[in-house]
Amino acid sequence: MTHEAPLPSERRARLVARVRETGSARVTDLSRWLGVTPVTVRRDLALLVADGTLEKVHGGARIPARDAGTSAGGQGTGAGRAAGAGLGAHTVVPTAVALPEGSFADDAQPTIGMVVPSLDYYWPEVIRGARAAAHGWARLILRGGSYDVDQIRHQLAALVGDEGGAGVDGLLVAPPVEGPEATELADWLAGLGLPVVLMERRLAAGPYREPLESVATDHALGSGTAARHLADRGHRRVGLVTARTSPTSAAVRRGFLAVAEERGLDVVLDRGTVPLSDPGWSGDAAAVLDACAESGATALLVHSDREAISLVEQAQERGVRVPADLAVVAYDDEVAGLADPPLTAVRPPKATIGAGAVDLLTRRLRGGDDRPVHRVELSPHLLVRSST
Amino acid sequence: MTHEAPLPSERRARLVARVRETGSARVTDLSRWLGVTPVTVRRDLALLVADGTLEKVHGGARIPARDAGTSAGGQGTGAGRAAGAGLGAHTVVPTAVALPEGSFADDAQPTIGMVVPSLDYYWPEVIRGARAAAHGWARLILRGGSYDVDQIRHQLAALVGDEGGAGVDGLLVAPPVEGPEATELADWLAGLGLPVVLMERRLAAGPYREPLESVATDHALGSGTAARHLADRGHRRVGLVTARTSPTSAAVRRGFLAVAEERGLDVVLDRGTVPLSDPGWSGDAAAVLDACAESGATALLVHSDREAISLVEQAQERGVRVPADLAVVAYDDEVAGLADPPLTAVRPPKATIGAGAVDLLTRRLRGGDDRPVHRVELSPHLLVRSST
DNA sequence: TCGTAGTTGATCGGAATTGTTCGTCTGGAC
DNA sequence: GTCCAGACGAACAATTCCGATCAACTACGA
Repeated sequence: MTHEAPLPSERRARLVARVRETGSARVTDLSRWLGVTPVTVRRDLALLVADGTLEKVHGGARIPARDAGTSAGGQGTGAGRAAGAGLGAHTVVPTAVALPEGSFADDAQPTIGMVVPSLDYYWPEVIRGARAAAHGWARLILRGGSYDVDQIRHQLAALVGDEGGAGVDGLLVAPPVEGPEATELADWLAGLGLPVVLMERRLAAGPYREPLESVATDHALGSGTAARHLADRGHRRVGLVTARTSPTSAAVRRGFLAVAEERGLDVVLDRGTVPLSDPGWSGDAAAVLDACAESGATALLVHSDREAISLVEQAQERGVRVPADLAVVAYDDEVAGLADPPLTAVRPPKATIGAGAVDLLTRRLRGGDDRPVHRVELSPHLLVRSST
Repeated sequence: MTHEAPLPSERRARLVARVRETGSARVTDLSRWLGVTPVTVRRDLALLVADGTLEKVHGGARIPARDAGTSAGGQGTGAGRAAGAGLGAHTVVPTAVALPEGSFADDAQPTIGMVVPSLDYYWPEVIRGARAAAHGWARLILRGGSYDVDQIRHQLAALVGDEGGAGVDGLLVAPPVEGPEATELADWLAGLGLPVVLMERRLAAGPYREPLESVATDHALGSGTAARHLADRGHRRVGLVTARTSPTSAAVRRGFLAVAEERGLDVVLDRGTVPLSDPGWSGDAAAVLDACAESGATALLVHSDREAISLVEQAQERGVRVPADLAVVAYDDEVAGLADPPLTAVRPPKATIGAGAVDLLTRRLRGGDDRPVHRVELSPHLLVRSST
């Protein structure tokens, strides 16, 4: 984490982004999140309210309702209005109809179990989105941090609570998709009798291979957009570097190669690497750069922005200028914007993945079994920065 | 860190959403669900009643009876909102004239334009779903009844109101997808600057071929399920009858053929027909039955249940027993259940298509432009009746 | 080194919100 | 018609939030 205090303008931007994420946020949460006192948050809010970016309510702020009337805006929740002592007399409904008993029986908010493969990379933002969406609608219990099938299964079983466990009402899962154990796990999930929503995964289960409910990014679309971007910039010889262990790299490759063919690009390099954390990374990176020099590639799509940053560093040490000699697009946007130069990156809508999964699950919890299986596909976004 | 209580205004918005979902809700249920005491819920309700957003009854609250149905005031939006803004601030309105004050509830309802190719077939149920979902959230204006590109474009232009038209805030469309005009129409839609959601269609637009937002049935999945069903019943020689003019028949064919190959079925008949309304239908039907007899097909998937019913009738007149001699699965389920025998049918989730499209559109209208493009895929459902 | 402008934090009185307790009232069962 | 569980409303208490004022800190330039 960064200990240095960000610039006020930066802080305000983050504040707005945070509020936008959920539509509203409380002052206390914002202050804790930003690491400043509530007073400062309120001052920021006052500024943002003044220029119309936000709207203040007691306890926090919210996105202003989209309205055209400029004069009407502002005068908020009238303080005195609520004290309508004389109001009660008028609001009595003359024909007092009572509601039927037990029109719907709902207990407290449902509990949702969430299992993700990593708590360090990619998923924190998904979790944030899920938490924001669940906020006030459901309780979220998180387990995670493993790519191991057995451990995931163990975590799921604990959440489901076969024998006096947590007893969640539904599950959000990002299970492995490769191999026979993955199929078995999918069948197990489908047979639980609980609503399940997959995140960033697509799986079918059961004898009829019916798809499970899911929310996932169209990674092929994202990498294809990156390829189009490179083609538009005039690159003809391009390369592709993907993380060998990532379940999404297949889609990234597919989209990139498809568009490359469509646009007549020469893919002179197509290589899988170990992740940055692996000791073998620097060797892989060097090999990639060697291959670039040899093949005359002028642009790369690098899966995972951390690897992209490292690659750019090593390239610069070799005297390869970015983007003049080698353009780089990062796939994923965790830290790409902080590199030097800031990297053009494809940003998957991670927070929306989490929020959408919670949304799907709560609707299913409420909506019953007539509801058809929903699969939601989200488009990633290309952020053009200085590395292309 | 206590319970992360949501903002009061947020809580009230959820309360309204909750009441809207079922039309009414009880105070005790709401209080349990929101995790606050009943008195707080009552205070919230009092505020909302003062706004005219809700109506109070003994035991709970409900949506006030809507005044002035959607049909009457096509574009009363602007005028009504302006008047309301000036009025609501200090004047207590005793009777529930819906004048939301722009605090948290959705203020002026957006207007949604909806254009469907047919008002007789398939789409009425989609429209029903859309209308139900829009109820209380948005005004729905419907145009439809044509498969002609120029006329559709004309209808869209009228809704968008280039020159003083209806001026809708967003569009739900089921445009044609074949041919150069279709591409042009897609580009035009994407360039409108209005949120657009496709129904039962998938299209990409713009130089980067970015997909538009859509809600669509996975017809290939449905026909594949039908094929699995037939295979499970022991059929080995099967046939496929699709409507030649339907934009969905391609997907139906694809799914059926894929599963047929996977399961080792012989597709001994694969034929497109004219629709039932066409004078050439009876000839097509006879030809299909001839081909069945000749090829030894024991089961058929017939696209559109009306055609399936007619085909079953003609088969029975020939002495072919259904399902003993010939099993029939209808693709689509408008009237399949009313046939004799009731037909096994694949039912696309039509109402959910409409509801999902409205949902996506209203969320985009509220959510802004940061929201990534959503594409929703729905699974159809196989209803096993007596024809297989 | 000093002064100035801008920003952040601390403190406190007042206001808003929520929960609790109590007595009253409604709607439906008998 | 009578009765009762549950809903309603009012008053009070506890908590939290807001806004204003003052103090402390940093950045920048003379």
